[in-house]
Amino acid sequence: MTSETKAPNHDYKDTLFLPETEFPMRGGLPQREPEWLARWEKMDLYKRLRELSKGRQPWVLHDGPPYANGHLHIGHALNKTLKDFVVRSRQVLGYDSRYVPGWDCHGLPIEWKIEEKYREKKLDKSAVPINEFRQECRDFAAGWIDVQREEFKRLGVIGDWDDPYTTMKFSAEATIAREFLKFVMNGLLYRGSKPVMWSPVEKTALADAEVEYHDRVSPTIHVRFPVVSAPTGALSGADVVIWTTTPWTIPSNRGVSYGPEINYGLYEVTEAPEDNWVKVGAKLALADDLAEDALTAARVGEWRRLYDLTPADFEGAILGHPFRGEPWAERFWDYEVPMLAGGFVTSDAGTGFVHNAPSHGEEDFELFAENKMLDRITYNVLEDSAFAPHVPFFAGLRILEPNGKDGKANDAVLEKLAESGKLMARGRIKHSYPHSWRSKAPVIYRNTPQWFVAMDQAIHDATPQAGLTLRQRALKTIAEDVQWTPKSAYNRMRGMIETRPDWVLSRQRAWGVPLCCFMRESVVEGVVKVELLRDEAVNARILAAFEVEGADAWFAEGAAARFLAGRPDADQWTQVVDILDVWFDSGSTHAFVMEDRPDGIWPASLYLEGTDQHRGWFQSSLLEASATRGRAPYEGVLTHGFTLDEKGQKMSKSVGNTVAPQNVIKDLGADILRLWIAQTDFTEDQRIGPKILQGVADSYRRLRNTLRYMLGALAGFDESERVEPKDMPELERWILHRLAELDQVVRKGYEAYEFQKVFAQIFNFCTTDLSAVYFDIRKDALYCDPPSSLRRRACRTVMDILFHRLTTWLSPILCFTTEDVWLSRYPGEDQSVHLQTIPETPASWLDPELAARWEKIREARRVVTGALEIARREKLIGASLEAAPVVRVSDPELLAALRAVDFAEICIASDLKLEEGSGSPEAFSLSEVPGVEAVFVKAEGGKCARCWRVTPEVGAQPHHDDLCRRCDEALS
RNA sequence: GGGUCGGUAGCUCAGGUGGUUAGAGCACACGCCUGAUAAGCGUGAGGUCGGCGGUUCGAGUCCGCCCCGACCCA
Repeated sequence: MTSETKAPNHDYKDTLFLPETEFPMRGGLPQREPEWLARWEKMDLYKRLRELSKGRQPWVLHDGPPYANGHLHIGHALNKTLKDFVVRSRQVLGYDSRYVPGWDCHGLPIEWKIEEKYREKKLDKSAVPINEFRQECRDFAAGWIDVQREEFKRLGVIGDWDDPYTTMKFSAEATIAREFLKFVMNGLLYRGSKPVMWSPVEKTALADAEVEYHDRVSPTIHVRFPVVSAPTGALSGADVVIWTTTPWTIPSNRGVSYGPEINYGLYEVTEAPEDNWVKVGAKLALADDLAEDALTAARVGEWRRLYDLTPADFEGAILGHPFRGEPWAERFWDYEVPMLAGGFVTSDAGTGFVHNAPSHGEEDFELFAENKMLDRITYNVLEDSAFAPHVPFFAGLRILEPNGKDGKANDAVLEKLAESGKLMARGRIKHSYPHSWRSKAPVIYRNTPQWFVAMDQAIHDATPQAGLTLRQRALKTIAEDVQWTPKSAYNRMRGMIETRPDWVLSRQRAWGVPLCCFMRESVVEGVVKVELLRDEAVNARILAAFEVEGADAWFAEGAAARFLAGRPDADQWTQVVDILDVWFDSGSTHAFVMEDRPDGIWPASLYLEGTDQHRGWFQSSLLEASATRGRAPYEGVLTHGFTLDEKGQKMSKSVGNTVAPQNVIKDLGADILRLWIAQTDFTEDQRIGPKILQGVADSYRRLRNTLRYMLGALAGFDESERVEPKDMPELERWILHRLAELDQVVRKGYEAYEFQKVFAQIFNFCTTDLSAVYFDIRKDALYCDPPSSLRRRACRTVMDILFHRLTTWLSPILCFTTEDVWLSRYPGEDQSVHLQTIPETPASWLDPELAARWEKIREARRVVTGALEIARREKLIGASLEAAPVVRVSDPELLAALRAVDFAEICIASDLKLEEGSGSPEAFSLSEVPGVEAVFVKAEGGKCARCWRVTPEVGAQPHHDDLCRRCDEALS
């Protein structure tokens, strides 16, 4: 092809080594990702990795189980993808990084779905044998596990999807039961009671998630509690006034609380209507901020404030119940009503005093628990909200009727309060009030007997933390044994552990693992004592049965007799039929996944969940393991924030600002979703929306094109071309230096879960160093140099090195695209980028001295670029190859550095003159680059038809009169 | 209402222990190239650092209050 033509304007395009690649500019991710998934499935990538990694240091992220109902939302996608980043990055770093996904299967939401089905068919749940019902729940969960498994896999998440863990597997149920029995044996489990949200209409307890708030009009009453005895005497002859919106709780009153920070005074009524409920001369204790409101509401005309009341006046004071001594009251309310300091009391509304019914309010209950007065709990209200038969006068009256309307209880209480002269005022208030989201009827707080785990009782066992209470153990281990990311996660957890109450384990439900123990009640000196059966033989029989039959065994006919077999006192023991809190299930996953499975390690390397799990899984796992094993079941905890919409508001279906991961995958591809996660600071709340995703897709394309160019430049690369770094031009050695630098950033970043930093650094390197500088400069050599050229061979060697670094660095994040890139170069059924680890990077590539010099060279280049830009503006040139500028440099060191390299090539100019000096008024300079100036000069000579450089060489070559010398030789 | 965390260019983010004109990438505008081409290169514009007050010679960086948002709790 060299001889035939010397004609001008000959097209030499065919003689160039242009980039050659099948790798498309656009990813077509939504269509192509499923193909790669099928490929990984076919080659059984996860198992291959396990075999490949045998003997490496194990590193195990323990999966927090999502709940097996409904399709995935963006929160699931964020969580599982972050886990995948962690798992994959540990793998490319050289660990044996295993991942067993799991599901949480028991619990109320599933149970409800099944109940709903029954209601539609007009079936009664209680008419169905419990194990039939449980089977339906089991089937329901299994169905959703299959759906979610496919959705998780579609995100690109790698793991042992063929053998995940579930909390409903028989072996898991057996282990959960085994863990529970440890609490029976170590004495932490006890029976108490606690107020819960209760719907009288449905006769069931409700979880927070099952409650919705609506406005409701409630009666309000001001009630006087006469002082019986007081330590300081300041309250003698006075009444303490309370205010409440639930008159029906007055018969269950057991205390009155005051706020230690609130200012109180004693007020005397000096003028009031003749027929008023409060008479002249009454002395009333009230918060100063609220006294006027309360007295006005009580139609008091005039009053005077006698003196201050302080906490010292209240502490230890005893009041009388408003019904105390009433003739109809049968002495039922003749007990002492203590005054208690309550941190929750405010002076915002009411009187500054709160009446406490520990059976009917959480705060009241906690207050009584703190004061060790839980033996004063009342059981005055029945399931249907009627007063129990033992309550004088009110027995049988209901708070709510079965149709959800108000019952007679409130009015009856008002009437009796008025009769006893203790009612001071009444009114109405419209306020937000909890309702059942099913029946829409109001709910009440009602205490029911429950099983608890004691937080503050010493545990005497064989663990390293023997003798400490559960609370002490948990606080110790989170401080000493666990690495928290971000750091604030520790503070949050500590605060919660310090203040949390005892753990309520029991639920009156059907779908779950039972509290598989036996109890008996006895009355000792009038007090009911509850005793738990502690019999290892019985426990062993229970666990053996669960292992084979699942927890259904507990509910099978004759279960009690079966498990108690051989005990002569078998008939004295009652089988507990409550269901364990599902948090206990998930709190035990470390036992049946990390401990029982051969692919687990204990403690797990990492737990990774949203910040809401401080209250949830992080905590339940911590408490369970601390109580049974004396430490947290994890070495590290990583938390992420929540996903909000583009404006930073929370997503909700009703607002219509949700982003479904399925749609992102369908429209843009899973790698775009993954990239969004990699670009955001996941430790805080993140934002997502169409605009943000578009931005992510844009940066993806930029990166993809850089990778594509690299592939094109590597077409036909042969090992024989390879050049040793010491033989490379400085430009190549500078790239190697940058790679070695980045390698450290990537490795440290992945170790520290800093995906955002890792990706940002790689991305900036690709756009700023590669695309804008290195590739742009080396185009000429790649396209035009002969294959034998050292410059070209060095470039291709660096491209190969880049290929292996960039693909493995990015593979944990862009798991699909990096596979695309890898296979484009290394096709073959057994090939996968995910079988690779990050190649070792020789420390000798680091050359800080050279890097510093190139920092200066690039600054000088910016001055030249600036000068050319002005020439371009003035239409003197278009392409930079039309220029041959003069560059003056005052610093001799820099001048030497520029002379040591091909500075014209670096500036993509056809020629360039370097001179010492500066200060020419006509020259172009930049204030931030002192001592360097450039003068634009148009390149002399003709334009080489092949490489487009402008040089006098053109026209003077032996073979082609339209080529420069280099090109002439290349074609000869 | 309480606890925790956060609010830096249109977007995603950098800005150790307070110190010169607050940075990057993307997006945007304009120009160039047309042998990475639904690409590539260059230049440019764009910010009351949530608001107010304070400490200081000097605050995005420290303190207080407020506003907005999120999670957990009530």
